[in-house]
Amino acid sequence: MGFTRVYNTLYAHYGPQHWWPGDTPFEIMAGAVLTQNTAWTNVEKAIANLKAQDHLDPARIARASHEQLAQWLKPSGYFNIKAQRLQGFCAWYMAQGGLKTLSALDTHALRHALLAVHGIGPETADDILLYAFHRPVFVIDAYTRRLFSRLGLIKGDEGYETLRHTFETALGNDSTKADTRLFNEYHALIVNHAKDICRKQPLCMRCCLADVCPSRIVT
DNA sequence: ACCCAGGGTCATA
DNA sequence: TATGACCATGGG
Repeated sequence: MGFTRVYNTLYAHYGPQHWWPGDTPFEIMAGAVLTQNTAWTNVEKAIANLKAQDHLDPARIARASHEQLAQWLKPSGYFNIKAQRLQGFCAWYMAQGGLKTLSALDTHALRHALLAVHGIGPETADDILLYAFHRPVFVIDAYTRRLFSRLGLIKGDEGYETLRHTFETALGNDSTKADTRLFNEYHALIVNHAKDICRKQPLCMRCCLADVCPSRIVT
């Protein structure tokens, strides 16, 4: 199976990634919202601001003023939108009863609940499910579409749920803990790989996936 | 001076 | 269903 071979190749080349960058489940959730269409280096600055203000906390974010929060989030871009989304998420998070209550939900129910929050789409929800709640869901992002369509393993314009199902059934057996570990590493490896390679040159012979790619186009 | 980055929502046809 | 506009900063 091609999907497994790509994983083995990436893992052999980069090793374990120990993702998500973030110390607590809530930091991971906040990071997932802030990194929407945004470079992670910018998100780090915003999270550093929240930490410096002792505000990396759902209750405190929920009751901060929009202007204040937007100012702290400024480096992450879209700061007005993200202040709104993060605050809305925190309000929901508190209303639900926090981490403990949410952890009691099964994966399907939790995913459905996350998607109902304004500003949480499929990828952000799956980031949170996989990296904050350790649930076996495969995250589909722009890197995944680009890489695997160029490897010839997918078309690239499939719907999100279609692709998620494709990866999960190709890689997972029965939604076990082992799947969570695999999906966790795999998504991290894809992102790492995307950063590592040259974006401007579509033909990259030095890439670690050069042998896997039939057309040798691996960016 | 461009181009892009670990998306999502909303308006239109 | 399927495009397009919009959000906005920082690094290459």
